[in-house]
Amino acid sequence: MAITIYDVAREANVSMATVSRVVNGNQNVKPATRKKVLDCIERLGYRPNAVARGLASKKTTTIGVIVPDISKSFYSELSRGIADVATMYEYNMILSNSDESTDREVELIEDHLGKQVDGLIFMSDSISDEVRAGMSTANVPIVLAGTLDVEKQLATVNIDYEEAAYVAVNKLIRNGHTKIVFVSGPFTRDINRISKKVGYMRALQDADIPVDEQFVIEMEDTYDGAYEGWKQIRELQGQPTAIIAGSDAIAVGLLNGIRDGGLSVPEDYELICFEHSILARVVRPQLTSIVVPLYDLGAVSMRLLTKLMNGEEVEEQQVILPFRLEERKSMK
Amino acid sequence: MAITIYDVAREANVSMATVSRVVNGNQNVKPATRKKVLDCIERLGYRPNAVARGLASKKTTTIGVIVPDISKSFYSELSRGIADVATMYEYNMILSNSDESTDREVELIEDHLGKQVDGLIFMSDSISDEVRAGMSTANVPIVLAGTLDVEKQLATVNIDYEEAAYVAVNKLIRNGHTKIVFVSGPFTRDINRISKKVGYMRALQDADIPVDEQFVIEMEDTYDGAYEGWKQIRELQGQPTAIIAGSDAIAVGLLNGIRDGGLSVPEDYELICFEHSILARVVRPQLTSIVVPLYDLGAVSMRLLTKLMNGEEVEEQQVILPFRLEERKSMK
DNA sequence: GTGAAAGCGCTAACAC
DNA sequence: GTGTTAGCGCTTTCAC
Repeated sequence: MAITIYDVAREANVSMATVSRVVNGNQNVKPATRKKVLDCIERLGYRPNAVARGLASKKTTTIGVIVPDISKSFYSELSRGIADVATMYEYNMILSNSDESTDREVELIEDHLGKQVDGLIFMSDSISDEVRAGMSTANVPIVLAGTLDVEKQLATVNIDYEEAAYVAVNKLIRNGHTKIVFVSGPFTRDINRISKKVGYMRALQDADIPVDEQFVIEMEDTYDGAYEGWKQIRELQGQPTAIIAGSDAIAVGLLNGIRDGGLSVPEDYELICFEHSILARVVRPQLTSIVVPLYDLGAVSMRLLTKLMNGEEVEEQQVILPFRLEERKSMK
Repeated sequence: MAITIYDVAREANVSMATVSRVVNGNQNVKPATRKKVLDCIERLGYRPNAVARGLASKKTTTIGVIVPDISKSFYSELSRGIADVATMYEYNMILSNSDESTDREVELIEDHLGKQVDGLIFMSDSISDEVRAGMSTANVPIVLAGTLDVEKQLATVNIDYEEAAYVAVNKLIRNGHTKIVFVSGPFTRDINRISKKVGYMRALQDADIPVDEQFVIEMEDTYDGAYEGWKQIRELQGQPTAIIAGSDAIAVGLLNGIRDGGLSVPEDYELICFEHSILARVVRPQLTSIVVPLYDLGAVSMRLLTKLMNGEEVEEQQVILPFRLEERKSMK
């Protein structure tokens, strides 16, 4: 049996209320008493039971984080940002993987709420109605990190992906390209379908370049998928000369496909992509990319969540972070 | 105020004990009663409070995971393995980053134990005395994942890194090399100092190749560190012709250093490394490597932890998983 | 400045 | 098969 607050109280000849005050830093304790209690705590090796505390106080100082797959660098970077801010505010984090399954997502939300998390950070490709319904039963705040809410009702933290795509495509256009292929991850991901693709099209339209639907190619967002997927681009009519890739995994897959096929970047194709993880830097040529501030996305999401949990007034629930363009060698 | 078991009991005209039985799948409930209770649960939107349950049952179905840095692929892969098995056994996981700081590690252990985790999985470069002391106060099982215990007292799951290094170096030797450089991550990491380095030396000794201490180079375990660190190797006396790298981040850093310096792999240097993450596959030439089964390391650690938590008899607390050698193009 | 006592929402005997 | 009741280890009034 572990040491309880009661054991400490008996040992120190005070009531458990006083021990509780000492443990919680309440000032209404005579210094001498405080010292006596602290000594007993030390001597007995008392460790407050956070579960009991959680039940009594209705706060667990724990937040939930639901992520598609923590082994993907996109989410592990983001999670690190969340974790650091969580630590700063003395929250622990329960982390779960959903694999993008709606059923699993709903289950996990229910599960985390049952564990009485004080708040929830959720990431996914898209918010299904079921998930939305699950969230609506929550009595704690929820923030979407790096995840769009098409209804714009939930708190979110993102960059302006549409603008980023616009900027990237525009850069290709200014380099003289008119035949620009957009290689996207799955359109089941809102960010791909709603933001990046739209930014791509808008950039073309603003430059009076006709949009060729076959130049929009959807594929799995993985290195291997893109390496294989390269064949689709090679066989495209219309001789494209530039590519914007939805992620650096895709970009690197294409790059290796291009080179293993005897062509080269940026001579035969100029290439620009999103993300700029380590992948974009280890390949030659290094990839010119839109840098998505993943860590910050996480950190700001958690910061927003703390405000919401504290009931603070938040002027804007839809936070947009800046992105930047990192120029390397995959464009001339 | 949330719906409690008591509300459901009143609504269904049964006692809270019966509701508890239904919720917990206890068979001693008449089907009709069960249905009635289930209906009320559904209707009221009752969600069991896991905190209250944890306090009453002294089990939280939550484990703690303490990791140096979740944003490093090594740990995020491993954590995914842990998470999947945890899900299988219906545990949640509280995940925290220690950044290898002993103080932080001790704090986190204390913190997790305070949250009443049912078990703990710990990862670090090395187990300090303070951490060992913190662990000794735990009344729940602890497993070290991908982390050595030099005292061999704690439960651990690893591969035989020494043997792996031996195999790798041996492969270089059989290709005719005698001047083999070992580029290691920090020797503050037990696995580097105690296992890999020893395997390297043993392979040389078994082949009657004299060990040249300057051929053992310690550097930061990062791409950028190794890219810079390449200079040290270039300036080495004795003309080494082969390199074994402690990780693929190091290997890729060296590879790019070598190539940006006008030399090439495997012509000027043959190269072999540990890990084989995506990095090893996107570079050209692809890297021949020892594959460390990170996911499995995590999964098996969690499986072991479940056994320990159940009080099951475990024949061997020091689990060794197999590794394999993946032959690609950085060796002839 | 300190103590007594009533919960927090559940589980787990034990009784019937 | 179901109900009663005593905790689990704290926080939090409310007295004193």
